[in-house]
Amino acid sequence: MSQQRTGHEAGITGRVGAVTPSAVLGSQPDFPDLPEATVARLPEYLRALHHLAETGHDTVSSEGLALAAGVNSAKLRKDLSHLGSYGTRGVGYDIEPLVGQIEYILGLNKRRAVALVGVGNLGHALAGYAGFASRGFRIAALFDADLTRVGELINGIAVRHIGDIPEVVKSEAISIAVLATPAGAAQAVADQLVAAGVTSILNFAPVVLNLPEQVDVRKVDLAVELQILSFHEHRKSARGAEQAKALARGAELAKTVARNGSPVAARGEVAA
Amino acid sequence: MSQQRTGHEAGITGRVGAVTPSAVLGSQPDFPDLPEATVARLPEYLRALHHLAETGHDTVSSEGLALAAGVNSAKLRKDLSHLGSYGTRGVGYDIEPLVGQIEYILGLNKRRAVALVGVGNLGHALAGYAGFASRGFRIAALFDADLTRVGELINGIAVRHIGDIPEVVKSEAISIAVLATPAGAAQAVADQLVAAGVTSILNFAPVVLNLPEQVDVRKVDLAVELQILSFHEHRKSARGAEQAKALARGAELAKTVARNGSPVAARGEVAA
DNA sequence: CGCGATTTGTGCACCTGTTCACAAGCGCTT
DNA sequence: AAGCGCTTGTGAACAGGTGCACAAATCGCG
Ligand SMILES: NC(=O)c1ccc[n+]([C@@H]2O[C@H](COP(=O)([O-])OP(=O)(O)OC[C@H]3O[C@@H](n4cnc5c(N)ncnc54)[C@H](O)[C@@H]3O)[C@@H](O)[C@H]2O)c1
Ligand SMILES: NC(=O)c1ccc[n+]([C@@H]2O[C@H](COP(=O)([O-])OP(=O)(O)OC[C@H]3O[C@@H](n4cnc5c(N)ncnc54)[C@H](O)[C@@H]3O)[C@@H](O)[C@H]2O)c1
Repeated sequence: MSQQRTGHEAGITGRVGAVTPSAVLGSQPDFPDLPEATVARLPEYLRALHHLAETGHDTVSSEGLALAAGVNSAKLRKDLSHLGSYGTRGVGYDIEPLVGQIEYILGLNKRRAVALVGVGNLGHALAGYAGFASRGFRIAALFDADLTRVGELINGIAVRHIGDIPEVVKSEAISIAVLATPAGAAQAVADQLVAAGVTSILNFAPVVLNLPEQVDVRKVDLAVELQILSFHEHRKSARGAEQAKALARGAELAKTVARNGSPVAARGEVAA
Repeated sequence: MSQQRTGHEAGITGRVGAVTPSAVLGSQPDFPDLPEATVARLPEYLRALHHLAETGHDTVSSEGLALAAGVNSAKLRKDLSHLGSYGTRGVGYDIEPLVGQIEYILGLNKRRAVALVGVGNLGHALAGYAGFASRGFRIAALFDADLTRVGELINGIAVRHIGDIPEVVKSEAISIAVLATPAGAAQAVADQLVAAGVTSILNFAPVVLNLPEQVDVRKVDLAVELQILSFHEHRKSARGAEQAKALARGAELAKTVARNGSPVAARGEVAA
């Protein structure tokens, strides 16, 4: 249970990017072939590294970084080994160059412009989110279909009408968009975004978007997350109910922790 | 690219719950041993099924449901086969009983009570989110540390002080909490929640929570999602630069579409 | 009542990702 | 300069998940 589940990649197949140029340009490290699972963890490593740097460290062991990032150290070492060698045996990793390398790999050298479409309940919160800016992104445009909202200033940036998407996406060189419209509008809006040149979409609407192959879509669905938790709750309570019958002693605790030794579905019960 | 990435399970190991009782009691289906990857997809199937039911279908083929859920049909069939047999060869799946079974498995029989802690920018939006209620959950309590916020009514429910957590969690039998406090407060709040009896947490704060083994934690981090997209953007542009040199023609488009077999397909519609 | 069309359920081969465990490498100390 | 303790980097075994391809089952129709 406790290896933290950060939502990612149920099982995306294949490595990312088949055709590596393999030409080393300038002093920039090459663009390696990263396993998708590794890519999904790099942002977490990056966050942990920034935190460590801020708290005065300039070196960290795989064990320490793994702890901070919520993974085990073997996995972390293997992940980092894909980026090239930034560690020193007997010592650990130099934080600064490692941060630089991860940021480079993630394409965060340059602050990326992001468009946010649908400035409602959720969109409003996202538009005001500071972590956006502090982690490599710049909200370059806000869009909504509701004319009464157009013109409104949020965090210093004006809401524009979705009709302006093509123009603004081009002028601001936006390639990533965040979609926070109602589900019913999401597909149409996504189509407009893609037509305007957007190639990556973070979708908060609970629908599966149907888009061209080359467009990257990630989906965040709060209800899905809760339902997964609910499943485990259901399981836990089933397990708990049985154990209550079988034993009142704590001797079994070890087994419970040991994982997997779980039986019987007690139907009715739900909460602990 | 186009198999939609719903955020989940980088690589959680092990099946969920090993020893299945195999005793079938009453008419209720058994509690099967589900692969974690399957669990993570069930909510998406459920959403798609509800949508289908609402649009008048009462049967759907694996192909149709797979399309609506953004997976391929073989995977879908295998997933559903874990739940028992709810399909008829030559016909498809009966939507109604299948919905019932998935809801049962996910523990959504009974509407689960959820607590939300941190009623700020994001928390406010979440508290007002309708999809919460419509997908099996009930916001049973809102908490904040800020006394000026305590007492405020959001969506008909009053914000309470975090000091009330133990009392309310017990009285409302809350086992799931959503954490939307600043990162700095998250660990402390999580500890309080767990002490009060919460056993599942959905964490929006960008920190790794350190909690007892038996507590389930899922994390949603907007910046992480964007950074993953950024990686792919970086990739695409690197590749694009290379391809631009190699070809300027669109002959490649065919290849792009050919991938995955699914030729663009009808937009909104799902089954024939 | 049997036949063909259709679609499920699954065995199997493949592949990605995880974990173990240890040799290689580094720096410090003596 | 050699020894020692520590930590990385990685080969190899393992686990889990995916997708193909097909046999089994069901339906509708003639
Ligand atoms: N609020 C949440 O906490 C939350 C959580 C998870 C998911 N979601 C999802 O995010 C989406 C937005 O939720 P919300 O609560 O902010 O809804 P909302 O109704 O408050 O906001 C939707 C906004 O989108 C705008 N809009 C509608 N059609 C549009 C179009 N065609 N083009 C551009 N903008 C358009 C509306 O004017 C409105 O401002 C929904 O799909 C919802 O399911 C919301
Ligand atoms: N706003 C977003 O779109 C967004 C997106 C992703 C992640 N997040 C994360 O979600 C969290 C909340 O973001 P926000 O923008 O709503 O911040 P916010 O500052 O607007 O809200 C935080 C709320 O938590 C309350 N709080 C502070 N300490 C508390 C404590 N000890 N116990 C209970 N409540 C406490 C504050 O009073 C405030 O109401 C942050 O960790 C942020 O990084 C926010």
